Amino acid sequence: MSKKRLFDDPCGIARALNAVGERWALLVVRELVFGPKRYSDLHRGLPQMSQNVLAQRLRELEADGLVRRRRLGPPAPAAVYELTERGQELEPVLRALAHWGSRAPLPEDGAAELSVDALLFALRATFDPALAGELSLRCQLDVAGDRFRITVAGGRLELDRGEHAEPEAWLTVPEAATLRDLVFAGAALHDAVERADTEVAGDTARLAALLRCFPAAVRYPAPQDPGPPDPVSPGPVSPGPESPNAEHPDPAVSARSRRG
Amino acid sequence: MSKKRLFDDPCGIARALNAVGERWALLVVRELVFGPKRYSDLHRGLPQMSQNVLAQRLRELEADGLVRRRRLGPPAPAAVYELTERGQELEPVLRALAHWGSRAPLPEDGAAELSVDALLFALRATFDPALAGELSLRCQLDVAGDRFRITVAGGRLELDRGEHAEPEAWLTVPEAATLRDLVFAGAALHDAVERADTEVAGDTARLAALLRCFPAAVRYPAPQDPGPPDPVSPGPVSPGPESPNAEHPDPAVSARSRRG
DNA sequence: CGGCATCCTTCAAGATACTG
DNA sequence: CAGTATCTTGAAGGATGCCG
Repeated sequence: MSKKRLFDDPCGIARALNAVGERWALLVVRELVFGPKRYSDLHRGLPQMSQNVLAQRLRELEADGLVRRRRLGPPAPAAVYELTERGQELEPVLRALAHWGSRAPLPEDGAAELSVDALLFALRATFDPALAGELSLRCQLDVAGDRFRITVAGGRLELDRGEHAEPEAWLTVPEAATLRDLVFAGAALHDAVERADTEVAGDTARLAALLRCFPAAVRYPAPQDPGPPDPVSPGPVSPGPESPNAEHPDPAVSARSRRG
Repeated sequence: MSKKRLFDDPCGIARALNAVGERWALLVVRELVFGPKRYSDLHRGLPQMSQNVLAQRLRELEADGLVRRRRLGPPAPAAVYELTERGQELEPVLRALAHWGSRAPLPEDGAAELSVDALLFALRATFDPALAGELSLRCQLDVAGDRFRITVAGGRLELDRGEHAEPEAWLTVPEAATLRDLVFAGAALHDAVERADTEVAGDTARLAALLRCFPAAVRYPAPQDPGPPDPVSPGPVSPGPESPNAEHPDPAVSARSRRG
């Protein structure tokens, strides 16, 4: 149990990175922000993370008081991991990263699935009150069997696991990619319904309005600085906002590969 | 120039970490938030970072469009690194991390110096409007020769490199640790002045009030969960001592080692 | 001297297999 | 299901060399 490699720097940023700066650590926290999960669920949400590293990160996060291991049962002797209070306080960090990262380029090989929790957290992080305006809606969401409740009111969005007592709209999608395309790739709701992989009910007009409250992420242009003697020009990184669509290179992946 | 190790995950958090998740990357950004710096200044602010890693991080940050290398001169052929617009947009991320990390435990061996920019950014991140109340002040700050201007008004704090046209108060400290003790360790202003390592002028009453607007960082308590029958993990990491203050082990290091 | 590039060592991360 | 054990790869750390 060798001591973890730490920044010897009293700066708060360095101290934070001492706790969550190791590779995968913040993604593990991301998988837990919506509630406790078992080891295998964590592994499902982060399939590219090797298991020994996952186990090690969990031990470190537990030692630092960000994650708590709880044993359920005895009927079903399953262990779950959940964020402590201290761990939940990382949400502003995740939110800031997700907001910034939503304008970062996608990795080239779009082979990876988007985990359900990752997608839902992206909604939390990229909700734009200006786009919401006066919209008010209680929506019940089902993504591949995971149920979430969304509440929009007063320019604010709440999003948690659970059930609304009296939803005004329902949206059921078979997998995360379907919702991803609806929200971030501008896929039309009625198209998804016609392909029969999506179900809607209730106030579909306001539901469609809700889906438009999340500004689509765009690739920002490469640091092409073709050498003008422009010492401090504001221009070069302007993310060419005149391309409101053209997001995911393959919006056709939506319908397929229903999991067993 | 082997390709960087990337998360193949379309989640915004993962995409952000692909840009700034490597070790030291965010600390390099921290050193640049207050303005351009030369390579050697960066190295001074991050003495524990080996130079090859610094050069590599700078190349990666430049390739990702977060940092721009600019050549000054020709009279003085010095190169400086500065944040692009995109890089400056990381400030909310740094702020969230610094705020969270200000309540994380200090590394055991407090041997490290706090870089000037790190300390000043900590002020930005931990300023508490509630503690400021109706305080209003323009203060000129000199930390080891680096000059900053602070403006507090309407429960907001601005802090940048530069000079106030008409400051209402002045504070001059010989090194970062002195200001650190004044702000975060509760050192008294008049004591510092009497030790002759600190100079104040102008409205010292409001200056003292300003210094009290930054809640001191404390070690957060161990994951004490005394309630449920938790058979596993007896919580061996409890840092134990309930010393509510006693922050910096050696508040006597303030006066000494003026750099040539 | 500032600004890196190179070489070598060490240790974390990645992949796979295996066990209670 | 929930991890641990083992092996390989590759990034970080440290020293030194080089070049304008």
